[in-house]
Amino acid sequence: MLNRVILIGRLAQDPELRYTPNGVPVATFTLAVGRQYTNRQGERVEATDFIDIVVWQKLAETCTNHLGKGRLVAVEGRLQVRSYDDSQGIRRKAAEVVANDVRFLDWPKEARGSSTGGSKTTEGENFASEISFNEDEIPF
Amino acid sequence: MLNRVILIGRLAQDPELRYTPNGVPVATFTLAVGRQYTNRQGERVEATDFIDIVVWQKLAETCTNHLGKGRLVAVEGRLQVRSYDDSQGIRRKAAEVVANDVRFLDWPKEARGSSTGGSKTTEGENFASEISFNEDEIPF
Amino acid sequence: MLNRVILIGRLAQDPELRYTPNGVPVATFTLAVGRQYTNRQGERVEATDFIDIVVWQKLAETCTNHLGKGRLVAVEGRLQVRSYDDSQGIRRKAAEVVANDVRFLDWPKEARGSSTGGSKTTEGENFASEISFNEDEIPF
Amino acid sequence: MLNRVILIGRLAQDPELRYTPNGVPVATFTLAVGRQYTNRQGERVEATDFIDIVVWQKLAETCTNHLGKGRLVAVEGRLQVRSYDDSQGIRRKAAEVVANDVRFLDWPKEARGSSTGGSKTTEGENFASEISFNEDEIPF
DNA sequence: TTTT
DNA sequence: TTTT
Repeated sequence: MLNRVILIGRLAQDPELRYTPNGVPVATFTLAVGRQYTNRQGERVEATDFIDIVVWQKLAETCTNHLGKGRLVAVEGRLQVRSYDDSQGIRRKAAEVVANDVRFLDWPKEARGSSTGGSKTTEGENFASEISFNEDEIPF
Repeated sequence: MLNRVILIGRLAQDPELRYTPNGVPVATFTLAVGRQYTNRQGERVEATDFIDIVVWQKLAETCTNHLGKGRLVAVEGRLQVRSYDDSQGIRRKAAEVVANDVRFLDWPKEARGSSTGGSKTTEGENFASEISFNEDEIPF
Repeated sequence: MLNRVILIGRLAQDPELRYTPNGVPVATFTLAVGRQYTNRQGERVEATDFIDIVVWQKLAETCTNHLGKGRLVAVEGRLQVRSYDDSQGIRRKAAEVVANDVRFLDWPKEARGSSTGGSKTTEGENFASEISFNEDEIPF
Repeated sequence: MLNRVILIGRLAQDPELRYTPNGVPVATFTLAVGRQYTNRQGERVEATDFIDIVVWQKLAETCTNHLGKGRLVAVEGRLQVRSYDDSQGIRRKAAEVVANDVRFLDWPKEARGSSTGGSKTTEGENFASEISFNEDEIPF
């Protein structure tokens, strides 16, 4: 009856934009969310959770146009767990955050004084490659 | 740098309690979280997300002792995505919410006027059966 | 850039519905949110925070029609701090949660087996009595 | 029974550190949280909410030592509404977020290429000046 | 009283 | 001013 996720992290790669058969834009990217904890031996450990994000409609296009790998964002959305069959026909479970809001928390690499930056070329496929999106996931 | 999940839903089955090799208690259960939306045809649709929850230490024991299938709770925690190999050796991704807080929002079935209720017998195994828990997941 | 509040508590009184000069419905009520802590002497203490809630438009009417004193709800919204002059001309600061979502977590008193219940008569005025609402507070 | 606030914004002034009679450190600062909305005339409007933050113990010292006016942070905590008598003996209501976590989201001004920066001199008093803090507010 |  |  309530399903709310708030994440702050950096894009692990550029957003990937596609369209449903009905022409609805969907963007996907993975967010790297850092975490620190103290382990059994009392040592300070850094870990990173990689969390898949799905963004729909106008926000999908805004994210694709203005965000890239490494950018810091706050994502607000809903956790969704899904079952699907992968390309080998194996049943898999996937979990993503369906975002209804993405806030940009830093400036693009260019503006931060980087040299090359923002190539917008995605190497490899992100988590969305084997999934057929359901428009009923749209969070509004 | 921030990873926060808040869920309200009902337990899909009784919590299952186990212990790590070091004797740390871990409870697991699946939460059924309802959701309504309007589909493309303008119809009101009810859907349910089933989200796996992991609870550690004293709270694990409290949940196991006081909660059962059908109970309404609010869960606060962190979203965690993990890779593991299942019993057929297939690499799988799992996602759970590691709870640091669980609030009981209704009264046990008995107190609500049910007849049998609260047998505490779990039929089958829940999502935790193939997973070896890492104590570093403990959220504090 | 992000302002998110999630509360679970019970209505301290029935919602009060009014309308802006433009005819936009606004409902207000106070939420009693329990909290436990251990004080300096190691004793377990119960405290309650009373938090003012503002609800706009259709949700305002839904809340007024279906909620009453004592009902358990989850409120999601935005924290808003406002300055205003009270009836004695003293400048005061007020804080409310402007809700964009209210979930009903229990059943009305009648359905719970109460005898009298749900009179819907509000004794006294709630916090909204001295405030002129600004439609720009509407959270969408 | 649940009281959770998550804010992202910039410090409106340097944190102010004080100590309770028992020597417990408390830091206070005001957070400027931006917000955009579209008004009745269809114009895009920028508004800022100024929200008071209270931080206790070790985190109070960390914030005071490492944060200053203008810094971007994520604050997680609990909304607290309090009554107190101001210096003229007028009963006032105050609302703050008692933070249990503060994440630093940008780098100090110096590291961002500013010239003077970080003077750490607070002009005027912040909201805490008339309040006597209650150690029972400590969020754990 | 206010931040970018 | 307050809810269970």
